[in-house]
Amino acid sequence: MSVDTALASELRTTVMRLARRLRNQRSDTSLSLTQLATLGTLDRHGPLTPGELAAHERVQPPSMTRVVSALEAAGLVTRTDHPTDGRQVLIAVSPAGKGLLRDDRMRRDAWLAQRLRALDPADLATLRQAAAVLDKLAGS
Amino acid sequence: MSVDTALASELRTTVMRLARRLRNQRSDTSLSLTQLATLGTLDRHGPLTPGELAAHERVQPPSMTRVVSALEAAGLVTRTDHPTDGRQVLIAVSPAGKGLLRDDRMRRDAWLAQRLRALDPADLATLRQAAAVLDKLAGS
DNA sequence: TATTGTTATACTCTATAACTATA
DNA sequence: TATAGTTATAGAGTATAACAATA
Repeated sequence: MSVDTALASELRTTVMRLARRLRNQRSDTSLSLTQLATLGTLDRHGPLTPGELAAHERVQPPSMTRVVSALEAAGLVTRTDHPTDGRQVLIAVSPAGKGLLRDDRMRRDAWLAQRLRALDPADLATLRQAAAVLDKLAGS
Repeated sequence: MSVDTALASELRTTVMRLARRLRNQRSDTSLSLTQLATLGTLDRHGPLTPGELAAHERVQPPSMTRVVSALEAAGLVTRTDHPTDGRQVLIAVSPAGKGLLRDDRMRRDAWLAQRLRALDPADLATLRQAAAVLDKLAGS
């Protein structure tokens, strides 16, 4: 087994375990993971059509119809007609949606920040360097 | 925002993204995530009863009954009577189940190892140090 | 009577197929 | 005729409630 493979194995186990812990810190359990992810995508990309959202979340259009309906009923997104194409609609995050996302992120970051405080300065420095490398690893 | 909170936010995003990529490298799509996780738990802990498995996977007993039935039908686990308590049964990973888990891990590690090869030596050194720190972060 | 596991049934989420409205 | 979105319907997966067997 090459050195890279050993490192890959260790990283994989650790990253998956950490991700599971982070996921369980979800603040609002009334939203499904897909609904939460859709809300986050809208927040990052700005208004999108249901079709674009479905492609982004790797979900079929009818499923996205239901996700958007649920988010709209909860007042977390708004729906407006497309300016030039009457077939399309644009979905955008409402102020309430932004608030929910902010609460959710704060809660998860707080959990992680608390655990970071238990580390010594050398470990923290290592993590600061590693964050950029991990980003390369995950990207594209 | 304290320095720790900024780092927490960056790490959270990166770790979740990497985890999503790793999860999608799942080799056998015929098994659900719960089924795969249950198989992994049995492999790590040794034989367990359905009740213990349900508690471990945070699933209700009837759901675990179905998971175990599916795994048994696929030949991935075996079911034996408990030696002293006639109510209980013990579920264990079969050789075929161990093979599937090995294939699955190899595939995911291979994907990650391939991406690791694209990094320069300094980045690799950083990751090697960070792996241990991330482990502390995820642990317990 | 308490506990372990299973069966019966219902709900949520997502999928495919068919339909409506607009380009 | 093609495209965007929705409605109709079906299939996983998991939950609660009721049941059977054993301690």
